[in-house]
Amino acid sequence: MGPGRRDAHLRETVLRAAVDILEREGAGALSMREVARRAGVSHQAPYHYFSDRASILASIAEEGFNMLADSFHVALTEAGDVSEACFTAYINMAREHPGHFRVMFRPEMCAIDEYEGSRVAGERAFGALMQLVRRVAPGDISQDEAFTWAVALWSQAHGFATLLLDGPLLRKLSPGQTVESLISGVARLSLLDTSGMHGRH
Amino acid sequence: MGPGRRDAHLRETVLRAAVDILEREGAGALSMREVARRAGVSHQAPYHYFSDRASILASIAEEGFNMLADSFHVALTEAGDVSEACFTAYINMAREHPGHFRVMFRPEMCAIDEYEGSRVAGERAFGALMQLVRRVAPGDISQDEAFTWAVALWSQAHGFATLLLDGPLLRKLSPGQTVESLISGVARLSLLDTSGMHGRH
DNA sequence: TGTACATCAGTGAACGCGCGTTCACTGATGTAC
DNA sequence: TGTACATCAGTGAACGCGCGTTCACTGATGTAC
Repeated sequence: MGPGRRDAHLRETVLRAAVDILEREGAGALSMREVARRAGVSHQAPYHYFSDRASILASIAEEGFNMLADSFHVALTEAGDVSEACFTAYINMAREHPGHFRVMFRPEMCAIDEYEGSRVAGERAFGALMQLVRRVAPGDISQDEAFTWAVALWSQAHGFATLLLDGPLLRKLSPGQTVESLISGVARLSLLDTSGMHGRH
Repeated sequence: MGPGRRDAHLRETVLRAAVDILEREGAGALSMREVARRAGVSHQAPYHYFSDRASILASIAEEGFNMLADSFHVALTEAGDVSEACFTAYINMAREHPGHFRVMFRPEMCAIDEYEGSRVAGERAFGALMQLVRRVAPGDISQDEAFTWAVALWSQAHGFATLLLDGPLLRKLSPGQTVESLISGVARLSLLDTSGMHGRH
């Protein structure tokens, strides 16, 4: 590969290399030079597409939020319990794309809000969650109540996904238990009891 | 301060400096040299107490798990809803000691299990959670069911605490809503419906 | 159609910085005799 | 009680490394005339 204008998908190659680093070694190992090394280019090449490390991470977060929003929209159209489908979608997203998932929720890695793309994608995913709440909850709740409701659902899925990825759960599994059985068990327990919702206010 | 044997609480000073860095700048800014600088000693001094960065973080995680276990034990003796008390204890711990909290659940920061002290403290905190489950749940559930139950409770509190610390929630609060009102709202929604527990299996 | 110039997508050498780590040293305290 | 030695808790200079960043350069492509 010589210099000059080429296929110009180096941007994509850099992003794949960065995700690979995030999944294998973690964010600490992700530097502009390391990313360039894995992409097979000079250490200066990535600067043509990304001003710094944070903007690479922001692009990955954007991808992640869009994947999550897409999964939510699919879950919303499915038959059966939509809130369980969304819970499962969230957990699957975290397990299948751990590199993306971590970047999405770690402000010290990259300030998502400072990048138009990742901020908008994040709002898109949260919008899908609010749609779910409006679907599941009684129609006459206030905006603040719907928000609280959404946060509760989000917390459940997010906490479980985080604990699953970061490891403390897996080490505590008894020999007979599989990850899948734990996931479905928690999914069943975690669903809010919508019938009792008003009684709790 | 000259050389020689002194009060020998440099270990403590180093830990306080490290927590201070974690809370202000985050883990990325925590190096052995930075910690020494803040503690007001030579860059070699901390090595007398900590072999490396990871062992400082493990000590902080140990402190954190012990604080959490202590809070749980207090919550368990309180009158009223013990599971709500534990949820609140978890959130308070995270808000009051964000530096400790983050270290406790980030394997890429420090492998907790490789340090006797932090591993034991972590098990102590989880033990308190299992005690809570045994108190709240019907007496005839299996060990695996109790574990699933504990993970569900843990996920709720952990997810909310994480989202609260890492920021995405606060930016979405409507002007009229306070953090405290959101916390109590979610706490109420997140409590599992113990009466329906068996019906869900 | 040819020429001249701008731009784009890189390369590769060089720099200063903070880091972890090694090493020789210092001076106060504890201990054996 | 005095002396000799070990240990403990540091200091401070020196090193090599990977990093971000600056800079001069290269060669293919696009565009004006």
